[in-house]
Formats: sequence, structure tokens, C-alpha cells
Amino acid sequence: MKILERLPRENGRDYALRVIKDNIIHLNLEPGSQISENELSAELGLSRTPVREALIELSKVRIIEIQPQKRSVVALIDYDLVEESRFMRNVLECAVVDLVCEMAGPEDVERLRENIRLQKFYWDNFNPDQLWTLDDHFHQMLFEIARKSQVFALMQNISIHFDRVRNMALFSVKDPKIVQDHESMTESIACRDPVKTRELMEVHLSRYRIDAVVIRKAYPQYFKN
Amino acid sequence: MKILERLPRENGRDYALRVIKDNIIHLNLEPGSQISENELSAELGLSRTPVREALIELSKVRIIEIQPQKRSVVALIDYDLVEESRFMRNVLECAVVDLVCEMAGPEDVERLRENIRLQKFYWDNFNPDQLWTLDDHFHQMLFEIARKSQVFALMQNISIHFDRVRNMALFSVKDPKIVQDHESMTESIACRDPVKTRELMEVHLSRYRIDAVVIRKAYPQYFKN
DNA sequence: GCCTCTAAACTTGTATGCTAGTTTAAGATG
DNA sequence: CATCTTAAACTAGCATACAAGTTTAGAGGC
Repeated sequence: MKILERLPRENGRDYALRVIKDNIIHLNLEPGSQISENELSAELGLSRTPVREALIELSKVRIIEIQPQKRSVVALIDYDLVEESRFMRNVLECAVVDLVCEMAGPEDVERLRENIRLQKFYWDNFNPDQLWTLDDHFHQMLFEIARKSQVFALMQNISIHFDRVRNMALFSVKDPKIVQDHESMTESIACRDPVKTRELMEVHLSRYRIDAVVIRKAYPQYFKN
Repeated sequence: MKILERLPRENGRDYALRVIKDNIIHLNLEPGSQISENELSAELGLSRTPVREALIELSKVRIIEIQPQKRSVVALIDYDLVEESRFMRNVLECAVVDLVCEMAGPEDVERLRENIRLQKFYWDNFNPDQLWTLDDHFHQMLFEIARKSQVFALMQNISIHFDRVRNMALFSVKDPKIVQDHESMTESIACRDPVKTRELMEVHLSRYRIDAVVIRKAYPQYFKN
């Protein structure tokens, strides 16, 4: 497992949560593998308590399966859950971009464009991690503009299923259309065209569904069904 | 605080969570009031650990505010959050009823109708608690029919903000239209009319927004802004 | 009376020990 | 050798002690 640096005033639970999530998404904690509170706490330099609290939270979104008094395992990729997560994103993001087209001011559009510029830069210089972060920020900005931050936060919880697959896609498919999607959406937001933006978002999010076939072939042992 | 009965094989954390949530919704734990891990654990006959785990979960949806090393308080009613919660329900439920109109079989429609019959019964016999439970079940059934159970579970987390207000509405407004809404939706689902069903859902959910004005006058001290 | 400091009494965060249940593996028995 | 028994070594759930930080109350000085 890859141990990240602990942030300045971050408490143990949030630190554990951040590290564990990161390692699940990047497959350092493999789907189906057993995880141990003792082992994790030793690696993280914490006691069992904060680690346990983090694991409980992850079990709520079914990315970790706690079998009482038996074991805890990283959930296999359950494509029904990935699909639920995609459905949730699709529906919520499409509704949000409608609001964004109404609510976005010029400075909001400029922030989005700045994000796109950086995405292009990191695409040209092949930096998937940064690209990944910027993608997240882009979508988060949309929710902030629409004043739906808490909805975004909740959506992200289940999105880990989606993210795990998306992360595999970034390496196994490497679709340049993703950055283009973001750019097109930004410009149609600038034009305050909700119909066009919504269409673009649907296409954008559907790419991950298409990619799944490829991923499944690359990592069949990680899939539940 | 009202202490509920502990279920057969329910663990301490889930028990604490269930009791605390119930008391928040029914205002036995008043908005703005301080809560103590020690006090709660004593009342529930548990140690701090499971109670604390429950509080952490509730803090994730901002219904409880944990101030590190200071105190924990039941959040005041933040109408922005209620609105986010309503937005989320609205968007997701409308998308779900579209699917339901496609996916519902005759036995699903019959289950919905049976629910309506019970709602009418408990309306006539004035049993708000049962009515409340049946309302929840009705919406849950819609998500189950559309195979989006996990989305429903997540939505319920934030819905506690909405539910707290909705509960106040049941007593201060007592709108008979709610049961009628459910019945109309069920029949338009039976007719597989997604447009009509979606319209009905929008109207149905918007009732709670309208009620808020009344509630705010009845309980001004519970509101944040 | 009114500040200022200090110590005690809180709060949540973390560590650790114990309990209850499951798995594993060694050993006894046929 | 195969199978059953049993004990040890795991697991997660829970209880409790302690650490770190905040608030409160009161003593002391002015």
C-alpha cells in the first residue's frame, strides 16, 4: 500500500480515510483482497480506532465489505453499483448544468477555462494524476456554481465505484475526448445553452460506460459478475 | 430523549444511529442543542465507542456538527441544506419514475396499490407515524423497482434534513393531498405514462417547500437563517 | 466592583485491552 | 490415511483509560 503524507491538522480518521480510498482507487488494495485493521493501523502509524472509523464509512457505500467477527474485504467491482453510481452522476450533473447555465457569472466561466488550460497542459505532458485531479475539480466547480456542494459531497461517496473504473480507463483506454468534452461544456455554459450542455454531459459521462468493456477484459479477476 | 427498543441482532452502532436519528427527526433532540457522547451512551446503555461512530456518520451529512475537542450540537435547520436535499430528491425521483414506468410489472403496481390502501386507512384513523413509514416505503419501492436501491440509501442520508421539516409539516399542516399524490402517481405508473408521473412527482415534492413558510413561523428558534 | 490568571472540569480524539465469534491447523482416534 | 475434536490464532465489536484541547469557575490582586 502507498502511504501518503499526513496533512497539517488532519485527524487520524480523515487521514486513514484518504489513504485507504486512494489505494482502493489505484488498485494497490485489490478488489477481493482481505484487509486487516491491525495491519492498516500499523502501516499508517495509528491505532485501530481511527482506522476502524474510516473502514466503517467506506462500508456504508459498499466499497468495503465488513463481515462481522470474520474479515473485511475490498469489494469486487459490482457493475450494478457502478451503473447506479453512473446513473446518479448522470442525473444530478445534468440537472446541475441546467442551473449552472442560469447561475454562472463571467468569473465562474473564467475559472472553468483556466481548469481546461491546465488539463490540456497535463494531457500534453502525460500526467494522469494531475489530469485526474483537474477532472474532479471541474465537476466540483459545476456543483459549487449551482450551490449544490453537499450534493456533490454525497455523490462522491458512491462515486468511488465509478472512480475505480474510471481510473482503470485512464490507463487502459486513454481517451483524449475527455478533455475535449470539458472544453465543449465550458463553452456551451458560457453561451448559457442548457440543452447543448446537458447533451454534452450525457455523452461525456457515457464514455465511462463504453470503456467498461475494455477494462473488463484487462482485469477480469476484479469483477463480481 | 425517547429510547427505542433494541432489535434482535442489531449491533450497538446501528442501534445508536437509529435512536439518535429518530430523536432528531421528532425534535426530541432539538436543533441547536448540545449533545454529549457520555450522556447518550449512558442513556443507550452503551459505551462511547458505538455512540461516537453513530455521531460521526451523522456529522457527514451535517445534521450533527462536531466541533473537535469542544462540543457536538444538533444542527439548526439550514434551509440551503433542506433545499439541496429537496433538489436531490426531486431530480433523482423524477429520473427514477421514468425508469419505473418502463420497468414496473403488474405485481409491482399491486404492491404500490396495497401501500396506498394502507395509507388511506391510517389517514382515516389518524396515525401519523404509520403514515410516515408508509410514505417512506412508497418512495423506497419506486427505487427498488428501478433497481436503484443504493442510490435511495444515499439519498436518505441527506434526506434527514428534509425529513425533519417534513415531520413538522405532518403535524402543523396535515395536508391530505399527500396520499392523493401517491395514488395518482401509482395509477399513472400503471398506465406507463412517464410524463404524467414525473409531473405528479414534481408537484408532490414541491408541497414540502410550500409548507416551510408555515413551519418557520411555528418554530422560528430552530432555524439558522 | 472588576479584571487576570490559573486550575479544574468538561469536550472530543486516540490507544489499548477485553469479549465474542470464526477460521485454522494440529493432534487424537478410528 | 481419513475424520473428528479441540485449542490456538485470528477477526470485528465494545469498553475503558488516557491524551489534547476548550471552557468555566473561582481565587487573587488591584
